[in-house]
Amino acid sequence: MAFPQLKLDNQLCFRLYTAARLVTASYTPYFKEFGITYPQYLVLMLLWEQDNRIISEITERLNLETNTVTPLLQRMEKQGLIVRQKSQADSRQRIISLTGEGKRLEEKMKNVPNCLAQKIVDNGISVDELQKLMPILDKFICAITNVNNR
Amino acid sequence: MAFPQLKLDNQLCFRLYTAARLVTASYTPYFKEFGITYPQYLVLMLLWEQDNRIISEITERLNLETNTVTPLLQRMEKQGLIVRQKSQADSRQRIISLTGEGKRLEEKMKNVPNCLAQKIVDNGISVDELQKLMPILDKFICAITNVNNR
DNA sequence: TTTTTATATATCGCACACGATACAATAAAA
DNA sequence: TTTTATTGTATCGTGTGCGATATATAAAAA
Repeated sequence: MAFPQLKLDNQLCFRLYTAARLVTASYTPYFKEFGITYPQYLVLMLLWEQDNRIISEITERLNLETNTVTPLLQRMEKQGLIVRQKSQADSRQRIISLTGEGKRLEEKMKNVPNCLAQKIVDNGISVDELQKLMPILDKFICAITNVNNR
Repeated sequence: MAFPQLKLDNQLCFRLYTAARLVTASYTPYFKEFGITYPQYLVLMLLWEQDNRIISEITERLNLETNTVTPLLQRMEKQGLIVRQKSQADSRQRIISLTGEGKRLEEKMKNVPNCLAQKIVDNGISVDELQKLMPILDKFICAITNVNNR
């Protein structure tokens, strides 16, 4: 092997790419019942935390651009999960609000994260190791964000 | 907050999703020079490791389905990075091989991973912490794979 | 040998991601 | 107050990911 740093197995990035795809896939069967996707679930979580947000709050919290979020919200509105109203104060802004249906999903989905976490632990990784992952990933995300912004 | 497990900040999955997107984004400026994308880079790495592979080897190593990989390879062929030839032995199979152009990229890109790693470390995460991430992610991927396959 | 089953890859449709650009409304400057 | 710059969101084009299905070839069974 000429350049070991070009070997797939040596790369952290490939692990992140794979882990992210697989964990999203493991959520999918739970979402299917409610007809939503993983990014839509992220938006719902934000709105359950606090309703009636403007789009820029959502893009910032999710680290996504408007060219991803706007169509995502349009689909969610069409599905009856949210409404997108122009702001009175500043008509450039859109206020995103949960519908009754969107609100009801919170109660229905409350067990999904713990249920999935339990399954993962049952398949050979300890809670301790999962806990360790979180702060390192936070630091990693922070460092990468700095790299990307200069 | 009714259900803390539904809070974005408490979720490992969201961190993985974000970390994967951001690290791919940090690769992009390097790729732009060569006109490739991150998944295309993954395929190239596999072929630099060993050339003339059948598609199923690629889908297995990348944990992707043929409905992702086939169009990816078709685009790469159109760009002149690889060729897709039918196998003599079993004409269902396609042999994927690097072109001269595809081969030359290895030498040109050999410094990219280390260069990026250095930048990340310079922005506030230690090599030690990066090292710790790899084996835990391996275990995580293994566990999630088991979850998804039953 | 004909039929059935399995394997390897391809196609289709839809939902993201994201670079690039457009547009409308507000804020700031002249 | 008119002009200019900024902000918030939307649109467009391309490349993934992935569920579902199709197709062609090979292997196994009848």
